[in-house]
Amino acid sequence: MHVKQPLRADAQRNRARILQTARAQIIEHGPDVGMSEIASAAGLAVGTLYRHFPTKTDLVAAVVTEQIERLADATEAAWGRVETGAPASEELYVFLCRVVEAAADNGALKVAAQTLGTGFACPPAAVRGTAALRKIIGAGQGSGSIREDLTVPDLYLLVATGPLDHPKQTRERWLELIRPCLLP
Amino acid sequence: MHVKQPLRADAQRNRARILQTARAQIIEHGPDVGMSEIASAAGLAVGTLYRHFPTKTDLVAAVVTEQIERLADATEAAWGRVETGAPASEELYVFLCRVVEAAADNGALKVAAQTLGTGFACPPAAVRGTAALRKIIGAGQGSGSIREDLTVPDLYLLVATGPLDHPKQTRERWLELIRPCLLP
Amino acid sequence: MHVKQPLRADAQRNRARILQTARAQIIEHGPDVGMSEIASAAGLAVGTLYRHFPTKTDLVAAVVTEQIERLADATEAAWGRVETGAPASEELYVFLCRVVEAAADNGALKVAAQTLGTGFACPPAAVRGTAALRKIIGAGQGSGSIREDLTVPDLYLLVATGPLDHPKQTRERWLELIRPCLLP
Amino acid sequence: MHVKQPLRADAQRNRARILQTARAQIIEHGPDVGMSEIASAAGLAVGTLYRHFPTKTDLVAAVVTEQIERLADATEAAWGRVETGAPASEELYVFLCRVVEAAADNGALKVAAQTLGTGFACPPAAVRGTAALRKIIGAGQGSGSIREDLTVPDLYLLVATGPLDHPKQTRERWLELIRPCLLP
DNA sequence: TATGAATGAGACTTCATTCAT
DNA sequence: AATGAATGAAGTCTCATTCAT
Repeated sequence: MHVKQPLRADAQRNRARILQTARAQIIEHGPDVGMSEIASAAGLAVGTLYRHFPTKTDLVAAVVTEQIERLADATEAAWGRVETGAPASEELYVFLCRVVEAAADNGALKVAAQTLGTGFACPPAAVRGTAALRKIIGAGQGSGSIREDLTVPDLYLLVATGPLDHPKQTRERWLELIRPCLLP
Repeated sequence: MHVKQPLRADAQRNRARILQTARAQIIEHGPDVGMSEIASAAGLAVGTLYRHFPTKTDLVAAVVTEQIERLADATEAAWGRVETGAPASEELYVFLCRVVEAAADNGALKVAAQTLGTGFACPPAAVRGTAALRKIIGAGQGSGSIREDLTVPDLYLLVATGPLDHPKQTRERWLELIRPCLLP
Repeated sequence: MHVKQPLRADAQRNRARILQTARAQIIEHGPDVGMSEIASAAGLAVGTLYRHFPTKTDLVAAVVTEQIERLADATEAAWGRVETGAPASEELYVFLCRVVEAAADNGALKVAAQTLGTGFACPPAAVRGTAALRKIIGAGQGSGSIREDLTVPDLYLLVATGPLDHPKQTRERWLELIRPCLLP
Repeated sequence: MHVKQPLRADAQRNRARILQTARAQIIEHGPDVGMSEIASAAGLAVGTLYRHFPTKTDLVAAVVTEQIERLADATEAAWGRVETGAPASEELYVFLCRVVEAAADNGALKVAAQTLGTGFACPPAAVRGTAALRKIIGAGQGSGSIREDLTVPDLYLLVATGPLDHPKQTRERWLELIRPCLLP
């Protein structure tokens, strides 16, 4: 049997570099960017990518996970504001807006957002965000400012179905349209 | 000038067969099926596909257009019911539900639905549907049962952003969530 | 056994129309123009082309033959002028210039010119031209103004190797360069 | 910036094999051979060809360039002989003869010769040859044995318009015909 | 362990020619 | 005799993945 060994130092460095470069490339060109593109942008060879990530899918998944972490950060910050008195309903809506806007210009976040709606990536990257979101929703429901039956997966679903590929004007109209979904 | 000549009988048969096969293939495998796939499924050679549709894009567009026609039919039927006393708000929602459900199992309709959201494919396939939809919305607004600022493009946007690739349970929840968007 | 029957009237008309259209198309787009292009430009179907010309090659050959006839006309005219006192050497050179210039803008004539050099199309289209050319050359040699060993095939060879696809300036330089080939 | 790294040993072998095979195939079948033809003749997959040459055009260009280098070698050799006393006029003519003869049996050299006439492929493969040629012509003009206004592009034009596709007898006659073009 | 060259199936499209109508 | 729809081989190029070095 094998205990999971800590990666060798240079291997760790490489993994980090791959992830960082892949993120940048996917943000810019979307998840259809070629593996060689990513490799050479990272100053590595494709073989090295494949050593760390057996499949392109795995690499993309890792990048997406990162983005979900970032979302978690944003959510926790929002919850922090709610705890300090900000209105939950407002924070929730603003969160939705920000994610949609950000994802529109960010191919990696776009995939992340869409993945969230799947319920797939929950453990463990989304756990923190989910918890924070649950608290915000709970607070809003407690104060009667958020729809009674709204759940965290509901919100993820809304994020995932946002018109991320449509022009700004369309995105804004969608956010306007969707607003009542959150309210009681 | 060129009067559109009626196609030869066998060519008509083949064109129909191509369209029908392409529809089936696109429904099942999405619009990325290969032309050869479609050709051999239709018992024809690729060249024949290209005789009828100069480009893969054109073939897909034809299939998508068919689907938009079907949508238009459904919409006009709904308007017919509203005219005979059915509640507009209800018909509108049911329409949304049906489209989402149908598109979920139908790669061709899926593309059609998403195309509608673009505003691109309007003429002439979507005109009928748009007109009917406008009447339904107008009726509902007249009777105060539909959100005052709702427009046809709004509805198309909702359709286009429906969770078409998600499991049935998710789709149903989304429809439930979205309901208040239509109401006053 | 079969005596070669005269073509039916409409078949003759069709053959003429095909030839005329093919000529126009080949002049404009070169001999790589598609059969369907020619067919539809002639208001006929490809099948009809193939009835008259078993092969694309045959059709092109027919067009080329026509052009060779035109060349023959030009040559006989030149000989006419020589007979009436024009200097043979000059007429010969001018003939060369004209053919090169004309062929540069005329895909059909271009092929014709190149074919001439082959010795292939001699009978019967080129016979007239060849005779006239022989007389011009003979006259020039008689008066000592044309290279003693120059023959008709030589001239065809020069025509065939003209820089027909090069820019005007290049063609003119080539004509200048080649001039001494004709002189004693 | 990118320093041109030495290719890996096996890649170098393959690149050489591709070039060699492509040359052979182009010599035999002309530049219209399929990439797959070349690939399988080289015992490789098409992808490998495309790794070394991003485009078919690039591969053909590489082969053609090789041929131009060979021409340059021949020209420099000729100039060497002129420097050691050989008559420039003779060397120039022999050069022309050799190129025409060689190109007639060599589809790759044929394209090379025709490319030269375009003035397109000058740098850097043709530079050497051009310089040597200029010296030969200059020498001949100095001694009064070569036409006063003859230039290097003129010679390339003659090479490019040689009857490369005609039978040997024709080519020889053409060379005979053309001889006076070089003389004063 | 890293490299990056090689793989090879598969995508779209064209066009001379055939043959059922 | 004419039509024009159908054929299908051939062509160029891409890219996730494998494996010899």
